[in-house]
Amino acid sequence: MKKTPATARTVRRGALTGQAEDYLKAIYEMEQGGEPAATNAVAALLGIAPASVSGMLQRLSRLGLVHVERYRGARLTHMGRRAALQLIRRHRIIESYLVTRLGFGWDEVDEEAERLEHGASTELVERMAAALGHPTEDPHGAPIPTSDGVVDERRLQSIADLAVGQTARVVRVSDRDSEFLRYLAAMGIRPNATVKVADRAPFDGPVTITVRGARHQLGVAAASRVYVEPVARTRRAAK
Amino acid sequence: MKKTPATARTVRRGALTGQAEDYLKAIYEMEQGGEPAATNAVAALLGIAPASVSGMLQRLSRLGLVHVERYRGARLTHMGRRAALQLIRRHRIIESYLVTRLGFGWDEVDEEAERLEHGASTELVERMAAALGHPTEDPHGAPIPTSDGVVDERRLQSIADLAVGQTARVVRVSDRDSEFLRYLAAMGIRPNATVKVADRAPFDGPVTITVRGARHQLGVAAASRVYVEPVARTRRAAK
DNA sequence: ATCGTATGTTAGTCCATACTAACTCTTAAG
DNA sequence: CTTAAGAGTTAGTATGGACTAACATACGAT
Ligand SMILES: [Mn+2]
Ligand SMILES: [Mn+2]
Ligand SMILES: [Mn+2]
Ligand SMILES: [Mn+2]
Repeated sequence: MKKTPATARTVRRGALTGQAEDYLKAIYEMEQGGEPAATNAVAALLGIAPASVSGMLQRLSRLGLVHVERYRGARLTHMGRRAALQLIRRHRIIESYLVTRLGFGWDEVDEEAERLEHGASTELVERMAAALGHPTEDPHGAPIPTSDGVVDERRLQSIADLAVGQTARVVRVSDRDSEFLRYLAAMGIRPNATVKVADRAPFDGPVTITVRGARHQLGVAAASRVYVEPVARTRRAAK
Repeated sequence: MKKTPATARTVRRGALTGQAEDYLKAIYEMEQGGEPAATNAVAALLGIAPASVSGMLQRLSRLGLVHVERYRGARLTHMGRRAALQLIRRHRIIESYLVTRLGFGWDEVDEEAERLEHGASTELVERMAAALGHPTEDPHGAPIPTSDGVVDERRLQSIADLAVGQTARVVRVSDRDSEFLRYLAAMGIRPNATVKVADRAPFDGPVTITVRGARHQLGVAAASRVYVEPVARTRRAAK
């Protein structure tokens, strides 16, 4: 007897404004921690007033893209998640294309992709992906969702989570702040680089790391934005 | 004593919405005939109601981008023309890039460029242009304005203007209707193709042309959308 | 010179999206 | 338990941009 109501499975591409799309993406990102996306957090991420977020959440809810629990936060619906993942796919493929084919620096592409992601057709994005050999990660190490919305969502540790003496492979870095990316690049921190924690000051103090033989001090804010995968210190020689 | 009022010379990029930019482009195009852009013509071109155009013209006028003569039409100001030409440059470079580097057909790119032109940064467009060797014409034969707004604005004849027996080189074709472009492609009509008028029915009837040895009948609507440069029929053998 | 039609504008409405100010919940400290 | 701070919402306003309906103008045909 329990009949599924006749709800649409997908939002028609183009039915959403660029603004609405960016909200969905922000909510998707905030939700990764398990908790629903908090109004103020979304507002801070998008640089708008909390009241504006309340308004948009109502609109997105009316469209069936989010579930809003009053005073609690928002979660994407199935449909909302699909739309968010499609947008994220567009964003990351565009970033990859700009870096690989047009010589942009990894610190310049987020901003550009942030605008192009709304105007680029699926056709264009798929052609870019094909031209690059269907990459699975963007220039910052972020996984690219497949066209049917599958993405590796495993939680990663950051350098701030490592113990002294641990060695780790950099998997991914936060890409929002281009100055931060230039700072990382100057130290050789990029996806696949190997970092070793040499020291940690107490009370959440700076972390001393070794990258390519050089030592660097990273503040907690920076360290927690570099995501890594600890490397088991094997004693056997390679192979 | 006549001091030039302190008017801005350029619109700050990003100060204009995509909508406003499209209006400027439409006005630029309509103005090419010498007459100011008529409200209804702009409305028809953009597919919106005339009343909406009246409204936008007032906004653009307030921004110093057009001169509006009530009940007469609109002309771009210096600043408006600059903005329009920059947009057109972006549009045409994007079209060229999509065709040359991503394998799009010439019938698919106008629509895509129509959206991307608003989000693409100058940096991106210049990188695309550089990657293509700074093309001077888009895939439809339209001239690409330089980054400082210089463009070849000479008026062209169309096939509908040719006399029987005349031979001409196709310079440019109208690119708005993708079905029309496929129709042309099927006949081999593209920039640089040679066409010869074999016959013309009276009273604005269809034109019979020869392209690559094959005869085709073109209605006036089609013939007047293919722009050509008559070729002087030289009798001497080539070189 | 008049007038009707095509062209254009104004008035009024709507929606998306932002803002500020003022109010209401929730929750952690005491 | 109470309560105040912080988080979130509502109300009211603004702007861009679109629409329809109603009104105004220009101009070619008579
Ligand atoms: Mn965006
Ligand atoms: Mn990225
Ligand atoms: Mn456009
Ligand atoms: Mn074109």
